[in-house]
Amino acid sequence: MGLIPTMPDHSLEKPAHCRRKEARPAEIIAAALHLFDEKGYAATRLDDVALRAGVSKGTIYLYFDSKEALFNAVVREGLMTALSGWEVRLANDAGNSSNLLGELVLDFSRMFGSDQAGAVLKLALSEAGNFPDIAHTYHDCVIVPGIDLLRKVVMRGMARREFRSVNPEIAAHIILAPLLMRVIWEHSFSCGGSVVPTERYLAEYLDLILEGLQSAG
Amino acid sequence: MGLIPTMPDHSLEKPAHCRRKEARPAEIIAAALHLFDEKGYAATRLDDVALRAGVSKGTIYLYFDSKEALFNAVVREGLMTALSGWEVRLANDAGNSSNLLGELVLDFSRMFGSDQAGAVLKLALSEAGNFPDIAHTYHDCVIVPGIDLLRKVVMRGMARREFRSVNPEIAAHIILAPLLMRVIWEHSFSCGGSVVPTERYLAEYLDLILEGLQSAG
DNA sequence: GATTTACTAGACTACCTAGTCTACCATACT
DNA sequence: AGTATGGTAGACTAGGTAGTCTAGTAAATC
Repeated sequence: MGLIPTMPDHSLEKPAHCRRKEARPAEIIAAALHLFDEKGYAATRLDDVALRAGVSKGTIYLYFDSKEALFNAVVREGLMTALSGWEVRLANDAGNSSNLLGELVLDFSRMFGSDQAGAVLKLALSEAGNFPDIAHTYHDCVIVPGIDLLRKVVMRGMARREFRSVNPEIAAHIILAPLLMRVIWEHSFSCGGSVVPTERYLAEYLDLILEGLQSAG
Repeated sequence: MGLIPTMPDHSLEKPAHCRRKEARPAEIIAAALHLFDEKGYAATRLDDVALRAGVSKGTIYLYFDSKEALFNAVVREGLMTALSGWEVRLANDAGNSSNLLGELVLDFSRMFGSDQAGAVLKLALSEAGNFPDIAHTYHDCVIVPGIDLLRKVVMRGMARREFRSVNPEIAAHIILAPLLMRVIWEHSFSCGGSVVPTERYLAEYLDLILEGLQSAG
């Protein structure tokens, strides 16, 4: 057990024994995410996760130490830093701030529109009481950078006199809220069908926000 | 058992045997709400609810048939219809729509600021997957009327040329979102202390929204 | 093609919690 | 004060799930 395999030999780059299914952990995480999102952490049975992932419960423990470890993996997987490109863009882009804000909002929407990021948001909020560390991490890695980006765009707009004078921090919160709320919505009351389509919602939303921000003129 | 007590006699208004502690059910519900909110339905132990309510587990079953029945009671208790007065007010009030919207928003904020309504909102959202009926009820009894009220104020403002032309339904959603989001926030990431105080938040928020809605001029 | 070995499945255990049951207690009426 | 009666507590049971263990399986090398 754990001994050196007989003659590793010419194994320069290829390990002698490579795992057959590299995809397994990701599949398990995806299944877990779906169920955690739907039923919550405590109400999700590992057997069901296994079933949905097409493996058996024992296999889960091959890759994850415990249910909690799996949960951690699920959330950390979903902590996308996909918006990192925006920092440089903000520094270089010469276009007008309304468009910039519009595109940023669209990017947020796309990001949270993906099943994963949306589900993780709902999870982080729902389970914050039971997993304060995770809530903290999520807050620091997703919410804070998101707010930051929005605030910077607002400040840029103010500096260029494209936006009137508002409190950028609060404005950022208020701009973000409808986006997050919509995501939470879809992960809670999703069954109801009479939802306004995303595109129209975003357009109206941007219109409302921008008219509020733009300098009169 | 269940027989008529010996000689009800002069019991005209006072029942012969009144329960000593009318307050118990409410105390249990309050304790349950707190824990459900904090830990979620599945992770909340009835023993803990009993402990917090200052009773023992057996007593809970005196008043509620099951954990789920208790959960139902908790949510239904929190389905406040406190905003019913607004319908008449909307019909009669002659004041300007911006102020009206401001007061309505303030009322929402006060309502959700009470521990109970805020916790129930979070509960309804978090547990929607496990209790679709409750989610539905909450949606129909709280969200829909709330959106309706907002939409009516927006439409009133548009009719009176105080607001520019927007989609009232979507506007209502967008107006409501930051309010709800803030509530959810406080019930999830509440530990962090650097939150903007409610009053300033509301003021900035109203300013932003109203500037977006008001006709130029 | 045989052998080794990483990997998988599903039965098994230990623990935890919803819900029950019975002996006990405090109040209200006489 | 005594008694009847509804209310209370905490041990108990049953059921279900996280986590373990062992026998089996399919890939990789020789």
